Amino acid sequence: MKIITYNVNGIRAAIRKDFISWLSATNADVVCLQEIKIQKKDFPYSLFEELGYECYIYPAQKAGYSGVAILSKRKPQEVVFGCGISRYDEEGRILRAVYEDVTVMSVYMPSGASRPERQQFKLTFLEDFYDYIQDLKATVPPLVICGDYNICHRAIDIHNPKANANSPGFTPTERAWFSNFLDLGYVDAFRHFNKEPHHYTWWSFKANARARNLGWRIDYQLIDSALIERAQKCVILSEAKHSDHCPVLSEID
DNA sequence: ATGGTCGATAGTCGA
Repeated sequence: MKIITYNVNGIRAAIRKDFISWLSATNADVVCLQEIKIQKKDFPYSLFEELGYECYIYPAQKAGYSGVAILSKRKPQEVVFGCGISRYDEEGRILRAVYEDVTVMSVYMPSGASRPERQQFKLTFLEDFYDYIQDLKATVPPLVICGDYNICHRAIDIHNPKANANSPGFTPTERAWFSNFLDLGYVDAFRHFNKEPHHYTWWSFKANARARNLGWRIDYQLIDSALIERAQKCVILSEAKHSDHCPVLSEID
């Protein structure tokens, strides 16, 4: 099973950049999207259904903001929208598809970069998400937690660790949270296969950052350690340029 | 150099 996670920064903008033909060529079975920035009534279901995908959409209440989706060629046993905590669910951040042998989650974690109140919101989200996954883990098939975590875990995951030592997304608190979260029993799939630096999934639009590869690795597939031996690969698809993020692809037998 | 660039929207806001 091929799984892709991709923060598309507006699904309509991505489609204008030939996202559909790119997606078709990937042959992905399950696609987790973040920042779809579209309401259900405007979602172009038929473009994806023609490729064989069922579309599960969980928009934010506020138009043009946030929102996650899962596209699936495999019929899930169940799809669960949100986590039950309204301050997160109204922002369209958490969605999961449950299959016989695996649960695939699409998560868009808050960014704290815009202002201090949002960083505090993010830190609270992280604590709540930890508890949520700890509880969920006991009740569903092993999870692949895909999404935009808005956190660089280690110095190797960011182009300039010293200058960003206290930047939202790379604070010691967030990095420690990430380590603790993995200790629940998850493996950073990309890092499992690739120990090399300079692999990022997001670049600022400013200062020609992408062309210079001045990026951050903030998009992940965290795979339950009980599943990791079934993982065949996990790669960053940095050639895909429909967004300020790029996709991450894993393949699980 | 105290900026810069996007997307969705119609407010500027959020990233």
